[in-house]
Amino acid sequence: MNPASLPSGHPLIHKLERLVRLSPEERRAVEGLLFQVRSFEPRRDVTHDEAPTQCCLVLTGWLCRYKMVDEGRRQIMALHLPGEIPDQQGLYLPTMDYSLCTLTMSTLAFIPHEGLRSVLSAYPRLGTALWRDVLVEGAILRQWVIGMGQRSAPGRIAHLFCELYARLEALGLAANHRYELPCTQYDLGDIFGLSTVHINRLLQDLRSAHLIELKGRSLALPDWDRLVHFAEFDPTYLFLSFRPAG
Amino acid sequence: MNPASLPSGHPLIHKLERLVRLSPEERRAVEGLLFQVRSFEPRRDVTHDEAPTQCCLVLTGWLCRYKMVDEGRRQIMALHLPGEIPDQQGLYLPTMDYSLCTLTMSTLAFIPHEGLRSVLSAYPRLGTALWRDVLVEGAILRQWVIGMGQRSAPGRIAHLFCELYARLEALGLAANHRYELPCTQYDLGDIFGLSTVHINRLLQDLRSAHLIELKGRSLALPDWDRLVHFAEFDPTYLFLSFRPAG
DNA sequence: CGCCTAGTTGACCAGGTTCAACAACGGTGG
DNA sequence: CCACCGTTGTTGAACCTGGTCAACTAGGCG
Repeated sequence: MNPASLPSGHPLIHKLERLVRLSPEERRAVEGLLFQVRSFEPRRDVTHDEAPTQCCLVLTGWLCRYKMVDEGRRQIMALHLPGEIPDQQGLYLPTMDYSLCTLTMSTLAFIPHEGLRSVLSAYPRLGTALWRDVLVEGAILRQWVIGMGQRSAPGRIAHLFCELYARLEALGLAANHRYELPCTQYDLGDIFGLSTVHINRLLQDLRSAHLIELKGRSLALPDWDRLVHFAEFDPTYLFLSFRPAG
Repeated sequence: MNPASLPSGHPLIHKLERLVRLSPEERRAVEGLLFQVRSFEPRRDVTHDEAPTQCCLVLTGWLCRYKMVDEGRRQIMALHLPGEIPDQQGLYLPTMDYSLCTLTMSTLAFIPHEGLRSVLSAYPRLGTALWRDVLVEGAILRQWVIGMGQRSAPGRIAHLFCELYARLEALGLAANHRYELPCTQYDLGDIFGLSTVHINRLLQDLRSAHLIELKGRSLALPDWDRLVHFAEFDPTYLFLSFRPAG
């Protein structure tokens, strides 16, 4: 998708409107924020200075947050979909302790910290909205930990597939229990801390149990209820239906 | 420790003062917040309603945040030390997706959401300070994920022991590379997703490598540098030395 | 003393890794 | 159009980490 086809207005408005009802004054303040839209090829690092000076808002595409350890080992800690701000941490902490990488072609809006910080402190309700985002991200991360600690490997994969479907559906980016999964088996290995060989065999098991259909990048979940049950997936932690009053 | 021996004034003041410089006005607002101090025996659940109406601030003792899965399996997702607010999520999300349990005798201050929310929206700087806490907690959780995904089991344990020492030392609760670790081997198993049998053998390995001395509840780290190197521990993610200007 | 909890040990088994080879696919250049 | 190449996915076999079960030990406490 190219930037020209994106909705007009400040991209942050669209995000915030899903979280709170904006007053005209708040809206004007956000509209006044600088931003710059840039496109990225798949599998490109979204480079950061040591001390970042802007936030990035995902407009289209998937990003992953990862950290390299030792030589060559990579742990992916989050998958970021449109509407998320993967580096929000930089607004209030001095350094980033991880890297960002695109999985697909992506368009990102970069918003300088300075302006954003002053709007957020002038309109605390907006800060609250973004705060909620960070809390949900934490909840997703905790599920990740629960999966790594307690779930069987196939259960973990199934759980992630459920989670991603729920998040995409809430964004209007997936329907009918199918979506494009831009991860390679290597990526999945780096998400779960498993080898690609094992991922491959696990996917085959899930396929032959008719819990998933995965061909190339296209994933279908033909028996959603059974998959949800198998994964013990309970979407409460995603707080998708939450719309605050006011 | 009994509540009478705690420092006087509103307990939240002490926490915030470590994070930001409070104006007299801000200080007065926080002093005006209601709170109630309660003591808990070790290994007691700090019960929550489905929809919590207050936050809990740890004054003394250790808490853990956990979630039960299946029958009997427990995953611990965080250890909380004095000064932390384990259920801050409840301030801005409608339900808690985990439970809290004391590890030691603890004293907790409960602060009603309503008052806290209004103080935070009137003084956004205070909200920013607490926000930063949530971000650090997220960074700790990400390290947890990195450990589970990429580190060897002994490396994971060593990393946790380093992290806890760094956090305790920053609070003035540990020195000389030793501290009281209130976790049983069962607890450690539930932290790392390993069986107690395996934890036991790993601790023995660490002991015989002279990386740790652990007897009863008392843990010493006799060769800190070697342990740090072994664990690949880099405390940056804890943001311990960060003191904002103003 | 007896009981309970926490820690320790051994034997066996399952899940996951590693290494190595190969297959399928898409893109590129001749 | 085909040959070539790199990336991704697939398979087999040997090996190792960590789980399970079961028994036993060491302390703490009434």
